[in-house]
Amino acid sequence: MATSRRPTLADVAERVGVSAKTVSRVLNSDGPVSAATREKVMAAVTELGFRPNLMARNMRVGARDSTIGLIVPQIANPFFGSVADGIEDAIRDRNLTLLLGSSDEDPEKEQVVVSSFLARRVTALMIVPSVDGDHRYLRRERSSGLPLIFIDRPGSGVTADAVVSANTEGTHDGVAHLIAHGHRRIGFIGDVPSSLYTRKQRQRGYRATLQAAGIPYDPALVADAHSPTVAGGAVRRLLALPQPPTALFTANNFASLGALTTLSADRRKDVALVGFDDLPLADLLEPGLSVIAQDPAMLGREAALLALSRLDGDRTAARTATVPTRLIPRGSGELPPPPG
Amino acid sequence: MATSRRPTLADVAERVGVSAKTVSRVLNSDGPVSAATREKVMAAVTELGFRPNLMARNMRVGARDSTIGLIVPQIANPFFGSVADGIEDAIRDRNLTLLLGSSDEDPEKEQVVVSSFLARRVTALMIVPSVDGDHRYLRRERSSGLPLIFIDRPGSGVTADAVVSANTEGTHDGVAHLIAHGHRRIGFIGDVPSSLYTRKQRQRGYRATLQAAGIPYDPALVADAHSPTVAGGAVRRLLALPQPPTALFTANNFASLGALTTLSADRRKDVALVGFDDLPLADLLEPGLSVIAQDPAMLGREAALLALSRLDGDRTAARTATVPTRLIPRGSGELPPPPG
DNA sequence: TTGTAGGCGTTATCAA
DNA sequence: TTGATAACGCCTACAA
Repeated sequence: MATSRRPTLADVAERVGVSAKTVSRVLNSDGPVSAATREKVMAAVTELGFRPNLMARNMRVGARDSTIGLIVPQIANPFFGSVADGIEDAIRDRNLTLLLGSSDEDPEKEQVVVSSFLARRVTALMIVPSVDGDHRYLRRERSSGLPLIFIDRPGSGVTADAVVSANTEGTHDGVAHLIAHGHRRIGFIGDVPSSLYTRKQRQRGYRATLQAAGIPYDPALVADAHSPTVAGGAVRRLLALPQPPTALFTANNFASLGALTTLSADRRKDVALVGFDDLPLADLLEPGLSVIAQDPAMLGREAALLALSRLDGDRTAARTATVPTRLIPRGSGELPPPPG
Repeated sequence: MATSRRPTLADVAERVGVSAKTVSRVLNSDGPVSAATREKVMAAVTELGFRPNLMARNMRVGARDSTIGLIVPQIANPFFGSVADGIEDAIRDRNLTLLLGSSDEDPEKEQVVVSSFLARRVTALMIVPSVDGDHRYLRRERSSGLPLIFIDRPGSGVTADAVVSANTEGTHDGVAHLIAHGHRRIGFIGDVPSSLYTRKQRQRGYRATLQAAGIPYDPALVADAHSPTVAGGAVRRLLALPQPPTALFTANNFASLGALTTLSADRRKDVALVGFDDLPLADLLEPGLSVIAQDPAMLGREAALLALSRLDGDRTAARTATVPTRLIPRGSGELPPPPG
């Protein structure tokens, strides 16, 4: 397997008997080239299997690599996968490529990946920030003009664009839905740590909705969970209260999963449940899981559009785009409270 | 927001009063540098916020970009997301970055993405091939030494490494499991087109297992489906046969979903079901869905290891690595056939 | 319609 | 221990 050097523009030029610049012109449909020359060049390109070197091109042309760097906590998570899909879809036409890294929710890992992306001179940087991260180190990049966009949660310590779900409004919709079905004691199981942006936004929606309905806010009905197991425990604890909730709002996927598992194991088919974020198979359960569905692909698309507009010269102040959520009733959120 | 030019090696050098090469030496711990010089250089680097330009470095040094290109049908699919996670995890230590593109199962889109990756001079290329794709166009790359690894399904028209799941063995395990629980009429719902690699491998396992158990192969029990809806229809058709199956083996996720939905809608809790590939929430159903679970992260990891060994000079013949599957009984696969 | 000179930011080579 | 020069592959600017 002879590892022959890849042909360059000069190789093609030599073969045809023209200058490198002429070959370049043909390939980029740049200046004028005679039909005959063009044809000969194209033939040589095919024959040699020449492919222009994008690294060299980018270096000369833009000083930026034609990539968008995206950092997510975990690629395997379909939510972030959809975000990536949305981005890729929106940047493809612009001949931009997606560079993907994962942080594992660890701010240090995140910074390492960011560094490697910056070293590559990505055209724009998109980050789903890790919990408790500090993004002050990105200030310099921001001020040097790099489009920086936070997704799902805003970054901290640096002013930048952001695209987030309608957390507060979505939670409002879910909780109001439960209230409309007669519930007045509604448990809330949220993210850990409770300082997390999405947690705060959603809990805010929960609280405001109760208040608007004239229902007192009871801290005893609020629990934390960062895993299905812990959420399951929280569900049991809430349901064992002297005045237990008749409905639950699980503010994230893991909490929903935990609640489902526990309610199913304990044969509690009387507790109403609405979850934030949709789950596959959620409609096959009995009852189906009512959810506030997010639109992760749209998050990605909006982020990409924001980035592209920045690249196109939009120098207006940093802004936050909000992507709407959608209530999907499937049964669990429409259960009535027990007659008692 | 003044868009100041990024500092270069020369800028740092000028500030310190040394040559660019000296700065380069410090940063790469290359040749000898006096402690005093090193210190001054590092200070200037920090002060200016200098970050070496990887594009320029790669161009000078290797003529290859330090990236691994991965092309999958759809990033949002958690299966492929896990593959990507496995790869990223394995290449991170080697200072390689993941370049991710999606093909949408369209061979032409796939080729476009591949081209753009080749233009970037990726260090290695990994592809989950689209249906009916033809990879002859990659022969030249292969012979020029580019590590090329197909994942989940082998490529066609080019000899290359591959990493696949134990499709035949896994299906054997699932079908044998149903037989062990007393079933003799077992339906099979497979991928479309039926020429698909995974489809063929799995159907092979199905057929061989029946044969080994002395059960005649009945083509009437075999159906195709590429979506949950179609799969659902197939389920109804099979169950309406004069001699309907008492158990089903759904050879992929979509088929499993469709079967679940339809069985649930038709209140058919008497039909045993084993699916190939795990589903989230599968254990919350009643009964839980028994599956042959794949290990996508391991697929990615193996692919990465294969690529790295090629990069390290492994010039042995192309090989195919097989990643084992695992039977997870959860109830649906253990239902007995009706007494009749 | 085509070619030449120079440079993007880095490192290899050789000399000082 | 350090520096000057050339080169990686391509494109911009200008000239022919």
